Amino acid sequence: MASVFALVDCNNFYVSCERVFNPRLIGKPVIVLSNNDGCAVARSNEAKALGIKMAVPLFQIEDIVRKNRVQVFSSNYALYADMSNRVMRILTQFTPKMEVYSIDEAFLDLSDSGGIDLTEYGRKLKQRVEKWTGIPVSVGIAPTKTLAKLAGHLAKKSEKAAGVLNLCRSPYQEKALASVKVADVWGVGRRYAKFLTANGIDNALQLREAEAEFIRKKMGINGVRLINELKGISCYPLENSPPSKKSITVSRTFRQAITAQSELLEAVSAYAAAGAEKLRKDRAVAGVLTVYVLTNRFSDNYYYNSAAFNLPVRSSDSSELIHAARKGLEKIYRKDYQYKKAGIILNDLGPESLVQASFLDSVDRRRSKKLMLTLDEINRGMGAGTIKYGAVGLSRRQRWKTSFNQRSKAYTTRWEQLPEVS
DNA sequence: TCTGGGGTCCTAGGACCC
DNA sequence: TCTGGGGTCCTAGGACCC
Repeated sequence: MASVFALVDCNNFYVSCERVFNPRLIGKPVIVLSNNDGCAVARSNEAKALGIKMAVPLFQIEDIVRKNRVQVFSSNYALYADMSNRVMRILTQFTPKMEVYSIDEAFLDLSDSGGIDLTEYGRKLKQRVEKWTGIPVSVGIAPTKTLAKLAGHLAKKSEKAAGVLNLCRSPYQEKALASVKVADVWGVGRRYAKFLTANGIDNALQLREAEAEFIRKKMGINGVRLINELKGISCYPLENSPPSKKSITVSRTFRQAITAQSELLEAVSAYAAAGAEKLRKDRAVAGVLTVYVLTNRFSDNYYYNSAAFNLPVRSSDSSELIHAARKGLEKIYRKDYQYKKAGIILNDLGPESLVQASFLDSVDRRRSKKLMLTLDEINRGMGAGTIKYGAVGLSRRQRWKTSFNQRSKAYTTRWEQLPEVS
């Protein structure tokens, strides 16, 4: 039985979310920025047409923004997550065999859908999502995930496709592949694109026909899989229930550079507390906490360092993780540097249910668990950040805090549920 | 002056063992 | 100059994704 995948991809997702609640933005150039209003991470088609590239810093495009009255928004993650859930819920009505691939993309497995007209099916799906959520989507249909991504890419660009392209048994498949630059193939990043074009491989068709051993030497086993996927041999099955996470990271770039250890301690305490919250949400515990700091990566005198802290017993207790982060920071802190970013990484994750009781354990696990449950309940009910740890600090104008100066309203949530660290 | 955040996988090389 | 041959495990770094 030949496999069939559909990729459903929300167009310019963050921008589209803003437009749903602010229709006067339709037809105008719009961008959405990363944290601290740093880079453009989503652009409307009009903004792309002005030459605004993905992830370009705002300060480099100020002229374009001013001259063309580009509408600029800070990220509003609470809104985007909510809209994403709405889209995904609609897709599950079509088939339960769905993989949520990212906040704005999902794969559907349509292998056993009988003799239906797949293009027609894709159109129906597109129409329903747009009608019910206001978010425009593109649909690519093909025998492998890589080809489905490629079809989706073309569906967006082609007038004729009108947002839906089916490459299964298509007589145009070779032509389609030839029209896609190798850099736009899923799995080919900047480095590989440079290598491939330097070797005369400029488009997806040429990559498909390339010699596997040559590709393997440079790109490893994934390069070989990539070629097979382009040939229509499926190497990446649908991940129906994604495996549990192997790590959790919480990191932020600071609004302003920091030199004082006391301020860094507040920042990493906040990140550790946020990491602990994520763990509890996943019903998981971590065995290792790594804390890291760095200075401006674009300047000389760059400093980066990290320290790992092994917890005696795997844990998701906020105060324990905060303690580990602070210990780690004290090891790597050096005076007189202008710190721009810090973060914590939680590793060696396991299910909360498997925590072993230990005689050496200095923490009363039952008491800790009860306290964490209460804390999470209050913050869920009354808004994130209602209860915080003292280590995070109390001042309103902390220099490490992320800023969002052009954020839209919380249209879809009851409270102003926009945590400082989320 | 101003440059995001959160993940995964693979590979090479070193440590260590028999 | 010659100076075993494997295996396994771990880690750092590099590449990719959105």
